[in-house]
Amino acid sequence: MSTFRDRVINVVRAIPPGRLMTYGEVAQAAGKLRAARAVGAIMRANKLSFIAHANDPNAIPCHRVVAAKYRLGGFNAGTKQKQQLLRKEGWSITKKQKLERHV
DNA sequence: GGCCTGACGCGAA
DNA sequence: CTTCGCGCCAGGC
Repeated sequence: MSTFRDRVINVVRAIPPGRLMTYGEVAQAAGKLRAARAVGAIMRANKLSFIAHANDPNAIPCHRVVAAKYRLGGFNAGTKQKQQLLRKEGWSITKKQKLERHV
C-alpha cells in the first residue's frame, strides 16, 4: 500500500537532472490533482535532502520541484541553495523568481 | 476524531 | 505586474 506521501517521493525521485516539475504536476502525477499544497508540506518534512546526499540514488532532488509558472518556490535549506543547485543544472532565475533555461 | 499549519494555485481587483 | 482572498489536502498534535 503506498500512501500519497510515498507516491510523491517516487515521482520526485524520478525527475531527471535539467527537468523541472511544479508542485501541481507532482500532485497530479501522484494521483491528487489539487494537492499541490500537501506536496509542499511533504517536501518540507523530507529529511533525506538532495544536498546532503547528492550521489545517493535514494536522495530526493526536491530542488527540481518548483511553484506554478516556474516561480522558484521554497526550500528547506534556503531558496539560495535551491537557486544554486538549479543553476548547475542549466537554469537561471530572474528578479521575479522566474526560472528560465540558460544557454 | 478535530483543529491548525503551510516549500501551493488561481481567479479577481 | 502586484496583492488579496479562498479553496485544497496531507501531516502533526
